[in-house]
Amino acid sequence: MHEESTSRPMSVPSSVATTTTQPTATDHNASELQVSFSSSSAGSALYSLHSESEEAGGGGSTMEVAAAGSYQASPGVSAATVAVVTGMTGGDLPDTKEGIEELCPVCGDKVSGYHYGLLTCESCKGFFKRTVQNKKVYTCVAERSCHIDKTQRKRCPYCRFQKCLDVGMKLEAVRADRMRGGRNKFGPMYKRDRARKLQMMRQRQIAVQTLRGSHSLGDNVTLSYPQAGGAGTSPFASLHIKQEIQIPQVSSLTSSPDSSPSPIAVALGQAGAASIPGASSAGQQGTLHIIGGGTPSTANPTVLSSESKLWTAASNPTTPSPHSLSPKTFHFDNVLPNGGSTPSAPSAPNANAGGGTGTTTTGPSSVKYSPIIRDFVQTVDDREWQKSLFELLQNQTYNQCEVDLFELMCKVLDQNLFSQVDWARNSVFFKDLKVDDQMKLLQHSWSDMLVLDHMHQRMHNNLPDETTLPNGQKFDLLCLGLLGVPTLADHFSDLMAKLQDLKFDVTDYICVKFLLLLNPEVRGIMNRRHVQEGYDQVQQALMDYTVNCYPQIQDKFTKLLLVLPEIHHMASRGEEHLYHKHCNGGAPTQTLLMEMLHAKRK
DNA sequence: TATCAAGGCCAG
DNA sequence: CTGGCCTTGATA
Repeated sequence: MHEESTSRPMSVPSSVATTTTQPTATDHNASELQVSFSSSSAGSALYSLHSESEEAGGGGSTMEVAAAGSYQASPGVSAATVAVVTGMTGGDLPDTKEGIEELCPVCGDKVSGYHYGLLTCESCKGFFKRTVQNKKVYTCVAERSCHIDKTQRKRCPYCRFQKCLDVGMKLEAVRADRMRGGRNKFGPMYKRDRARKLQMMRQRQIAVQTLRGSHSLGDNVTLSYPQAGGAGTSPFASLHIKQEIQIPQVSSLTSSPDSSPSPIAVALGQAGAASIPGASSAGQQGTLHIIGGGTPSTANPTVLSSESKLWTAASNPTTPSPHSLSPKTFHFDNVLPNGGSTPSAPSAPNANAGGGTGTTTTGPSSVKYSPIIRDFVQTVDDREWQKSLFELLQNQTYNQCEVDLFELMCKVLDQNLFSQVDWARNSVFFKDLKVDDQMKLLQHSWSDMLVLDHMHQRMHNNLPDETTLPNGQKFDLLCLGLLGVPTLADHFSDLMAKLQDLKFDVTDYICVKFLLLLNPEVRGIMNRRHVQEGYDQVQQALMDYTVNCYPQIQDKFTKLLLVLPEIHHMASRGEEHLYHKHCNGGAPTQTLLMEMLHAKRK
């Protein structure tokens, strides 16, 4: 394991210096949009975006544009400036330069580029690097809520670092091996972020011009001004969902809300808000913690790594049937930094995580899969799912003594939702649809799919009921499947048992997921025929599969179909619950999750 | 080959 | 310890 390189410990912090451990880093990928930085004498960073991808504009379809105030350009940037800078028609200032003024979300200083996950200034980059590399642990002499700005950032490193994490700087981007140069896995995320910013600038430009009565843009641009009703209703409403669908694709991992702050969050951060909502620092107390400290006894003191095996190790090999919902704990221990063993499910038909009755998870080997089934199964990427869950839980609790578990749950759900969207928009049938149709389908099925996914993780990957977070808190993983409604546990359990009896396998899972997604009954679908075709094909494929592979299970196909409404019922109750929580201010705002909840109620 | 994000260096 | 500037090196 990467026990930290031995190279130069650098100066040992004099004051505070306990040790924390941190994850390793990885490499890969790069961005395509070029951003060249030139710092103007005025003291503000100017980015020139040579946009090579025009898709950001989301061409043509009706857009809902936020009313002023949602995306705040930096103070000092007038609407006129924005209109100019965003570049008229896509192209055309002599150098195709489009400027975006950005401030460091941590301290408000000028940004020098993407660092550890987002645009930050040079000093916060350096500070973050030193902190993580040298495993610093700071303490706050005040209330752990010190204001961090350019002039005061040196005062409280504890709060500064906390803010770094809060705004989304990535621990994993600091390389354990200190290798220089190259690219890392965040490259695509940066690209995506740039595209998103660009898109927002354009939308803002459209808004500005339209508001001024400029008719030069033509097209069917509609402005809508959502009511401010409801706590934290995002003025972006479906815009954000739409963006998720439209923005150039990268891996699902990098699409998590935490990998890339939502446009809303970014905008708020720039507007000078103290911090990003949802990343509460309130209620946290106690002293600093050490990552990995949650598992004091188990084996070696380990370094957290995103390559960790997750729950597979925690499950008892003789685990009873997966649906037994036995209280297990999966720890953030065991680590294999550079690709040691990977988590269970390789996403293929044998994605059976061992353990229990799962042996039949994939159907008999002798059977040939129809091409469509094979393609489906290939879209299952449990490793990504596990990895991002792991990273999110780790990041959210790094250096935190106590976190709000409901809030954390929402964040995890939100992240799952992002990967859901990512998965969907790359999948057959769905990807051929217009964005508006895609949105409708997703809005209708997201919660069902979340529930289904959770069942899949439990059944095929031995996801346990709960886990111990790096800060020692117990996190109830089951609540993810229940969408936060504890009273649904029995229902959930029953459903799991039913599926278990049906020898529900990974192939069944992915087919059912498609059936949930490609629901031709959803109202307002333009291209219903295509959806129906997809649905029918999946249904046919599933039927063939169950008949061929599970002849011994009577009516497996029909019984599977009967499970769908049950899942939907559960999911609806979950939505209700989350919505109410949200309305009462109990859930993080500005999330895709909340947008979805609102979208359905419009 | 140019880019650009990551690590390194070192004056203050 | 901080932060501005420099070096590196995988990628597009």
